[in-house]
Order: sequence, then structure tokens, then C-alpha cells
Amino acid sequence: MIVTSILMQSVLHQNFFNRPTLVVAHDLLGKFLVCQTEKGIARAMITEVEAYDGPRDKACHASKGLTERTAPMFGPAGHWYVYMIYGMYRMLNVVTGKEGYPAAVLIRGVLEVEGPGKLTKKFGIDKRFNALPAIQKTGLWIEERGVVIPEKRIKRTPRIGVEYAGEWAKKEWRFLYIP
DNA sequence: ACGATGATGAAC
DNA sequence: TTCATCATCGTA
Repeated sequence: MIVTSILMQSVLHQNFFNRPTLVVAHDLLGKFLVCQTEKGIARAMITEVEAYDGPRDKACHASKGLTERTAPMFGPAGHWYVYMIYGMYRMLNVVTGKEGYPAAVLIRGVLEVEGPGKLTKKFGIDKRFNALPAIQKTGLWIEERGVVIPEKRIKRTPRIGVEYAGEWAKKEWRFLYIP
């Protein structure tokens, strides 16, 4: 057998995303967001995420039902859900769970880039990726690169900026990597 | 603490 | 058609 690389590197498969949202959110820490343009390729380790889980979660856009905006969340796992907020920032989410069940994970931060609006600006991510697959090497995808984050380095907190969601705002569905 | 800035969903 | 709201961030 020929060893071609000592670095495990693979695009995350749909099966990774087709699991409970909280599990996917947790497991996304340490994975790499990869952005490829004509200028080149950029990789950054995911360090902060939030889970948005189902129609009952008042913080989840899908609690409003199936609309033009929320449609991607009702679609198959492993696809992007990108929307604009406050007129100037784009939020990058990846759809999780089985088709028909609306859920997604918001990617809030990568190494060296803290903040969901800042990371989409830095990587030039906008609505053209909305509803496109995150599981193929087509511009924007997520890779496993052999990084294992110890549980001790993972912190859980309530989600940011969803005070309007009442009891749902108290759930500790934000996961972050503490270096 | 506050304003920028525009898409969205719900009310009318 | 109008209106309040918003998974944010930089400046003060």
C-alpha cells in the first residue's frame, strides 16, 4: 500500500450533516471552511457555531414556516443557507437533518475571524451560495483536516442576538472553541 | 449607546 | 403598500 499523504483531508459528506443539528454543530468545531475563487483558495478552522433546530425553535427562521427565504432549511442537509441581516451582513449557515425538517448551523467564527458578519465579508460570501451544496468542491465547502478538538476546549453558551425567542434564547446551543 | 442599511414577513 | 423587525458591527 502506498501512503500518499500523512494529512487526512476530505470534503465532508452529506451523512455528516444529516444528523441532529446539535451534534453537527458540536462536530463542526475544528473542521475547515474552504473558499475557492479565481484568486486562490483560503482555508480557516471553524471555531464558533450556533444550532437552529426545527419549527418549534422560536429563534430559528423556520419557526415562521416555509417561505421563500427559509426554503433552503427545509431542503436536504449539506446545503448552504445564506441570508442578509441588518441590511449589510450575510449569515452563513449549513443545513442539517433530514429533508423536510428545517434546521441549520450558523457558522459564527473561524480562526482569526470572530463574528458571522465579518467572516462572510472577509471571504466574499453572499447569496449566490444560497441553497447550493456545501459538500462538493464548488466554490465553498467544508473539509475535515485531521484536527481533533478536546472536549475541554469546547464551551457552550446561549445563542447571541436572539433575546426575542423567549425560552428558546436560553438554550445553550452556541458552541465555541477556546484555544 | 447608537446608527447604518435593505430584505423579510405580517398587517392593512 | 406600508411597517416593524432583524442570528451584526464599527464608532462613540
